[in-house]
Amino acid sequence: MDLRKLQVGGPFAEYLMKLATHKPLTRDRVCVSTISTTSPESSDKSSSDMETPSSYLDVCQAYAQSSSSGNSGRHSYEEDGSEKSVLGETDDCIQQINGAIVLSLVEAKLWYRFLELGTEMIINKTGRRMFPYLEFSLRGVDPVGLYDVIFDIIPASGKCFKFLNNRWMPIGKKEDEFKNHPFKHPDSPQVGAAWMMRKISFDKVRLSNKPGTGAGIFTLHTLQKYLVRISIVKHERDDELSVVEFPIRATTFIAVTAYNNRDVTKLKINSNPYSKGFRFPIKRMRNQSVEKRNTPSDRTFVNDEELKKRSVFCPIDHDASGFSEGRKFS
DNA sequence: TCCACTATCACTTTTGAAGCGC
DNA sequence: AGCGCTTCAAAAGTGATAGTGG
Repeated sequence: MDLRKLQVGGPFAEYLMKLATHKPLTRDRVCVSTISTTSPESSDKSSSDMETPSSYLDVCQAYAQSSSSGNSGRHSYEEDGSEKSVLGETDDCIQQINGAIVLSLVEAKLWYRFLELGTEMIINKTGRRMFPYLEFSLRGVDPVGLYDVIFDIIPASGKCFKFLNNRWMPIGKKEDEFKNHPFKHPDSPQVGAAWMMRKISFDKVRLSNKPGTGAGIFTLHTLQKYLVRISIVKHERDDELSVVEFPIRATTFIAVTAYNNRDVTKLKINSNPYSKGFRFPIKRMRNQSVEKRNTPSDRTFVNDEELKKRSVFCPIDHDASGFSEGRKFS
């Protein structure tokens, strides 16, 4: 996104203009870690790993290998429709450690599990929250420097997509993007030490398909591919801004108004606490069918086996539910 | 006829006010 | 009066589904 083109009023406009003339840091100082930091224990381990680059890289590689070997269906599509490996060439498991600003994505495993299936995010008129939402920890910034953390959603492809034969296929050129304002974390600005002391969460961000919505609501086109970009903005002494951008490929998703891939639906139900009501559909559907039977127009008996067939439910996948461990919700 | 989209439903979790005891 | 804890209702969030409209 060209920040110079944003038409925003007020002080934030000036800020964005200043952002557009930032001093970019070199690429080799950027590092996105997708090591999952779901629990205090793993978080501690992750940070210690960062101080020893070789073991940190080992963890990245081990995870990449274990994930790809465990599921042969791991793939995504290039714009020409050809398949490519996601983890094999991911830029999220990066090389530079010493002196780097490191962004560690929380729930990276869950994000990759969705990515493997083809992440879908529901968008609607009023704005739907993202799940998984973006949460990360930050290391390697100047402890006394003043920083802003900015959330943005950018196009991940020049194509629009269609769900065919249980796969997302590129079918045509994407539409022009809506003008979305980058969303500054409410705690900005803060010194680097404060940012590094805690997890940084954007759980309140919403996705909409109607333009003209409020702050923190991003208007997207359905059936187009996007990804999240985090910008770390440093306020320099001479009133300039320097920016490090983290496009996070693990967050790549397709915006939809209703889910297309039933595997994605099942994974959302099993990992999102708000969807717990859908984990035991027999009870739920029995209640519904009882209500229906009480109406004179429908007295058809529905047994449990029939309910199972009708439902997208499968018994809770222990592997998938395991990702929820350590979440603040669980 | 197809399919993207919307409104509504039942369900769970979160939130915050009220009440209570110390 | 102030604090901490519990309770409970309202609000918010979820996917499913039937209906609508282009």
